[in-house]
Amino acid sequence: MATTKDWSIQEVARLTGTTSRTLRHYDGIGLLPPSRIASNGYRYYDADALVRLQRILLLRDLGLGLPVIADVLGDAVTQDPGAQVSALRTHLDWLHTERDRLTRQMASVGHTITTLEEGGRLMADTMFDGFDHTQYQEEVEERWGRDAYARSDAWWRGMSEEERVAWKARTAELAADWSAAASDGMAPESAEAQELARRHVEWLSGVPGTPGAGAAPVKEYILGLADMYVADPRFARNYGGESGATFVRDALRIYAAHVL
Amino acid sequence: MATTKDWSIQEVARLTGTTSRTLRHYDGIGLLPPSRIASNGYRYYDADALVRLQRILLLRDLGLGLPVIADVLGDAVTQDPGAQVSALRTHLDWLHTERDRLTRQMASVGHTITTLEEGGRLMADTMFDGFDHTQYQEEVEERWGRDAYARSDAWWRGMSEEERVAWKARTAELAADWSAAASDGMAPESAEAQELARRHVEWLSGVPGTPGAGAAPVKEYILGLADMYVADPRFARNYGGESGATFVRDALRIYAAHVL
DNA sequence: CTTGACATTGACGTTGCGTCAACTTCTACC
DNA sequence: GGTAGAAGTTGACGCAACGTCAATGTCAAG
Repeated sequence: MATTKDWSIQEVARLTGTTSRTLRHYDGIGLLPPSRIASNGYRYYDADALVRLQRILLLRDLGLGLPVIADVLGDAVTQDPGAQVSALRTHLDWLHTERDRLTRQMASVGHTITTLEEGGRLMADTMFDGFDHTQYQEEVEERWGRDAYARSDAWWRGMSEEERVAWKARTAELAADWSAAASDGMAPESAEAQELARRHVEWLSGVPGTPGAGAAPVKEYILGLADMYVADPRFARNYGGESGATFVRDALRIYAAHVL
Repeated sequence: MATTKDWSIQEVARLTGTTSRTLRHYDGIGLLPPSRIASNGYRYYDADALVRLQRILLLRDLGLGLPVIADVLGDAVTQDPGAQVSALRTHLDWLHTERDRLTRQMASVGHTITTLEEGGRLMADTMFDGFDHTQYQEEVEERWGRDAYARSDAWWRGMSEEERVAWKARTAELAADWSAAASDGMAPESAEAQELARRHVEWLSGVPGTPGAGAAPVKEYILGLADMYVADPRFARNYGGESGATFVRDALRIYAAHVL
């Protein structure tokens, strides 16, 4: 007597706005088995299956993963309402962190865009360089005057290809030595670290546009850079991440205090 | 004379905070080929490669995909700064829409949580149902009094399993007919659509707790529901998505105006 | 010469299906 | 009853960006 009508896979797909492939997938992973399988292998779904499908689609729209959905929906018998709420709470937390991450990324992208635009064509091949100190154009200009950047850029452009390769290699070598020292657990006040700091200052002095270029760079300049190494991931990555950059900063601070 | 020093894959990995697997992957997809491959097949990277890697990692941190990065970074020769900016702008737009999506999802999840909590245990097996009108507990209670929900819930719980299956099937059948009619492009004022509207009202009258249950449901109740079908995706899905729900709403409006 | 650290190339797993491909079955018309 | 066309079936690959074995070859050091 009960009108146990059921529907073919395509009908269900149209009804719920999904596709037959999705339904077969849900069957494949055991999330939603059809209520009946005809002798020819065709899948048919009854009202109960439709109910379950509605729940699945709702949770999916909320952003939950299929394994989680299978978990909270249970084996069609384990209906625990508390589990649903706690799962949704966990999911809400995850959404929060994800959105925060996107927000931070948007800020970074926006900042990078303005930097690229302000620097314009000049920055084109030095930005992102990771080796050329002109990376920090903004900060340098703010503190040391606008022409400092232009001078260093001219210096870079005046070099031959061979000179540039050599300079890059020297720069990378210095960074590599810093990274190695940091990951070795070396102390910032140790003789080796201080020798690295000396090389670092020497390296900086080789860049025109650097305050005090040719002679000893200005103390405040060094300290400012040291802080930037830690604060800006673009630099930090050069020295083995934030921990490495912190090591560099500490070593440079000690060196500056004693020598400069 | 040029100190063309280079580094092994592991050294580069430690230097830049990635893994050797990543570097091999970048080689595999042609994004960052090593500058030198020894006779034994070992990969070595020079300063230029490190520069390129820095750029890659920076863009990756900004959330760009590897194909996009390969595109804007070019074939190590095609250095177009304008392409970088426009790519970043496109990416920024994408980040915007993504964040908006997450925000909306968070609102939905939050709403669902409070609904589940308020309904508590009672809602457990009717919520998400997609067929039981007690879905719209909140709205129903607001407009028609708190006991309306309790009455319909009691009615549901009083049914035998067999009765429930039959009820669900009948409900699903109605929804299926609506969906089919909508996707057939039927006119809301057509006789067939109006017959569906009649069945719909009849179906609603079978639920105790419905205003005017047993007799003809109240006109405003029907119109309110019709609007909800369109506004709330949980209902819309039952009638073949938003377009289907709109069809249902229009047909019900016409029916209510003429008959009720 | 052996050991241990580090290198190599496959190849599978992840998320949620889309998208062929090859084949069978149902429905309808003549 | 035959046949076309719609609709069903089961594989299996593809995507993004690597992580993670697995099996094996090399290099530096004792």
